[in-house]
Amino acid sequence: MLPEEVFQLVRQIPEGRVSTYGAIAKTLDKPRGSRLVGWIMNKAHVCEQYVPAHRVVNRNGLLSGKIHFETPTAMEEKLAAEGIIVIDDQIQNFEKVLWSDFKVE
DNA sequence: AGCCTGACCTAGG
DNA sequence: TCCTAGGCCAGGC
Repeated sequence: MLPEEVFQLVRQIPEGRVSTYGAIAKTLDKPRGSRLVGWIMNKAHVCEQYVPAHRVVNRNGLLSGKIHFETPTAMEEKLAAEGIIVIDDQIQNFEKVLWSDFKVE
């Protein structure tokens, strides 16, 4: 469960799709370690490479991490720019935009 | 050197 | 069905 592993998986999420902390944790063989994924995401902005942190939400499709962005609306706006509709911090058609076909290293 | 705390999730009562 | 507790593990105090 290293930050690089998490970031690499997050980078696999295509534009216009989202994934969950739990799916990432599961991919890293830590099905119960989703909390750590969120914790690691805290320093995603320190990473040299681009990490599309806005494409990671909780398992309900709720933008639980929006408060950690530069502005309160940054996450929602980035998602909207990729065609994902967000209403009241909730992703619409969540099942359709959900993506978890992670490639295991 | 402990204790506390997370961008969470699941199971059990 | 709602609510509680426990697991994950590194970093801050």
